Amino acid sequence: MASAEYEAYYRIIRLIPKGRVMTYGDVAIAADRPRQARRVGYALHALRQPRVPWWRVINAQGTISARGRGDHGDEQRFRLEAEGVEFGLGGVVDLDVYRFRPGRKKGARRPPST
DNA sequence: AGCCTGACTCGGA
DNA sequence: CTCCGAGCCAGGC
Repeated sequence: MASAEYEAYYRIIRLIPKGRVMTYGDVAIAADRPRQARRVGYALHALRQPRVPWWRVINAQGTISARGRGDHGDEQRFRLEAEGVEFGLGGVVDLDVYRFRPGRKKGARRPPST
């Protein structure tokens, strides 16, 4: 397996509830590895465990990061929309609404229903 | 050992 | 809004 470091990131990602998202930087911080956002992306790049909801991890801009090689971005967006996450123009997610913060009862406001 | 790369982020121009 | 530079650090060659 990649390493205990990657496991730490996966562990955090598995805590993200359905219909919520976390940024790479947030995952890094939650995994006690501040400023390791890039490692998080790399860990997901090498991800082989299907139990990790990788699609709930997006970048700090609220958009889906492209992989450079045949982007599965469409699948990621589809999965998130299926969980109730709304995308604005340009495929931007409102982080103030959907961002999940471990250890916090409610890190987000109520999702829009209109 | 060194050099380059990357599902990132932030601040400044 | 866009573009640019720097910080970060494990992995591959």
